[in-house]
Amino acid sequence: MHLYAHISSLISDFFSDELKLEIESSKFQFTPTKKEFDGDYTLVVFPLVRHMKKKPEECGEIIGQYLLERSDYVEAFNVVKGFLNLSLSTTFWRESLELVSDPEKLTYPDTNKGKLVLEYSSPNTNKPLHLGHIRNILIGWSMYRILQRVGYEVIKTQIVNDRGVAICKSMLAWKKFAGGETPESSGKKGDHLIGEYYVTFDKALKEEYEQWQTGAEAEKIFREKNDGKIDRNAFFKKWKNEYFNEKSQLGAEVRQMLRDWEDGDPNVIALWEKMNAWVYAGFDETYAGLGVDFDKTYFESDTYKLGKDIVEEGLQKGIFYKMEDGSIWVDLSDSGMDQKLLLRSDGTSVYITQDLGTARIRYEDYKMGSMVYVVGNEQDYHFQVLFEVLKLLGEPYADGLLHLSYGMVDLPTGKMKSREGTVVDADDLMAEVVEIAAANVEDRGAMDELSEEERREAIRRIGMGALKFQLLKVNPKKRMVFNPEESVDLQGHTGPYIQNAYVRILSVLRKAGDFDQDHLSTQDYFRISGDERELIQMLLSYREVIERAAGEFDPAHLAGFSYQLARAYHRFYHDHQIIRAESEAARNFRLKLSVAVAAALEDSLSLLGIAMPVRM
RNA sequence: GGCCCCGUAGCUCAGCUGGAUAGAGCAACUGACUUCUAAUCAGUAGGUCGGAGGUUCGAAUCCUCCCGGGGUCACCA
Repeated sequence: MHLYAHISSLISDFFSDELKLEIESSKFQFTPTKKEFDGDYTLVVFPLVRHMKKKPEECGEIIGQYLLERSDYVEAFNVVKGFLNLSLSTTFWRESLELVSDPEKLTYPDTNKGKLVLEYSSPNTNKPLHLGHIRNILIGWSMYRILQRVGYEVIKTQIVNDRGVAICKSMLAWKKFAGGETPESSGKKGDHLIGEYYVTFDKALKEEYEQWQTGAEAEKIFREKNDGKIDRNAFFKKWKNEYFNEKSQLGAEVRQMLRDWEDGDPNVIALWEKMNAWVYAGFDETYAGLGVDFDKTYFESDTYKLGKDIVEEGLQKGIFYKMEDGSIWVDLSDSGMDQKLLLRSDGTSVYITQDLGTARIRYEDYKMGSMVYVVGNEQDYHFQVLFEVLKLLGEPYADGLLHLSYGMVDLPTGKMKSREGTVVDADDLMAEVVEIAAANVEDRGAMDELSEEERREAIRRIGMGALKFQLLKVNPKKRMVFNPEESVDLQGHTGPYIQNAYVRILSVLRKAGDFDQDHLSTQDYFRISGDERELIQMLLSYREVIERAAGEFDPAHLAGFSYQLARAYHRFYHDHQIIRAESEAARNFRLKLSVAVAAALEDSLSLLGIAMPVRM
């Protein structure tokens, strides 16, 4: 920021002129002055005390005096303990307002940080998207906007897990129990329909298992394998996987279907294609509702085979090793990790195999320098392993890999559990927030001048703004509690609160009549208030906020910024007349300031993927 | 059990690259709409920053240990 640079360079001059010392400018710490003290910006002098060999208070006085004499911006100063509080001149505030009024200054010059592949959705095709996916997708979308802003060429991708046991379960259940039900025949969304049959399968399996437990074979296994520490129920709960793999009729059918699929059986492939197509149509609808899209979709059914080739290649190079049973492993104990299976003994691929394939295909497609995966923190270890293996393989992008790991979303009642039916469905949730927004709009009448369509769009933006802000205001790394009731709150620390500040500004500008933003004279305005200075300070800090959000991969910084800016504006708006200001110069100053605030609010929310309503 | 993450007001979260008396929102209570949109503003109340040591002029922030919660260590994804 230019003020910090300006003051820093003066302080550097002070040290070299007066004390013949070269001090790194990173030693100069500035912060906006706390409300309870006089001043606008504060220099922390403690780190400099050592070099000056004087008491903190004296150092502050000396530097303050030096700055007062040399800078047109510094108008007064005071020292409290080791803090030098600087009060800045009207010249500074006026010039700063000009600076932040320049829309160019909100965006970045053409810096080019190269290509970055961003994977921010990785759905399974056996069930619809839920609240957890929404957090994933919103974080990813926001990071796309932010990374793009700071100069990356971002390629937005998703990886669709369209193969494997899970989808076969849905397929088998549909074949057995659906009676030919389709999205068209039932009016159900495709992904929801498939999800229902996934549940159907689970129920059928459970019944089969319970039935089997009453038989003689079950009794024998229980007696032989139980170590006597747990009761019968607990034993069979633990044994469920073995049952599915070794004894279950349904399990056998699913595995047969999986083999048929791998062998390319036309009937199975046709069913698979049909059902996946339903799911994709459903996903597309959900994505559209969230306002996100992808440059490229990868399917694991396309990439898993290449993964096998890569494992073979690593084996040839001697990076991996083969066990007697034919399975292939990598030893990562040098990096503090374990042995890790890369290919099963029967030659089929595991989860990580296809990730290897996907990574390389992406490089062939885009030659990116870096790749970011937005995936939940339950997979932290998986990505450590994946990245280490890619490094061992010498992949050219291996040093540019990042797992943007986000925490799980809990409900006030605890974890979401599909078995207990507590999973919050993405489509339901979106519909609900928009509905609540609509109900609130009806009480207000602020949208009377809008057409039916404009009104619907504004309501959608308010509802989705509430939902998105609620999820993005929390640091991605942290596990969070999501209260569905609070997500539709429109007051307080929410998206609509920020939208409201913006809409108020639009309203003021409408009523102000025509004016030329670039030629508003503010020269005669001298009594710039604390509220106004605070707003300008915030606007000056905006770029740092964006850079921090990009550097830390944390959109919550932008959420915090936009909220604080909106709050400061609401206060300013309440305490100051704009259109009927005390003077022409004051009116001009405040109009200009309002325009700049509106631009920053809109821009910061847009980096979160939230759009502004025109009225509310 | 090994490794990783988390613990701040009744609830949800900021603050964590060390800096002044730890901040917001919700919930509770009080006040402000004939004046640019009250989805707003102002105020009251609410804290052993999980605990104990240590480093420092200064610790919610850094280090060690302990307690509590979660995740992960599959020929699952």
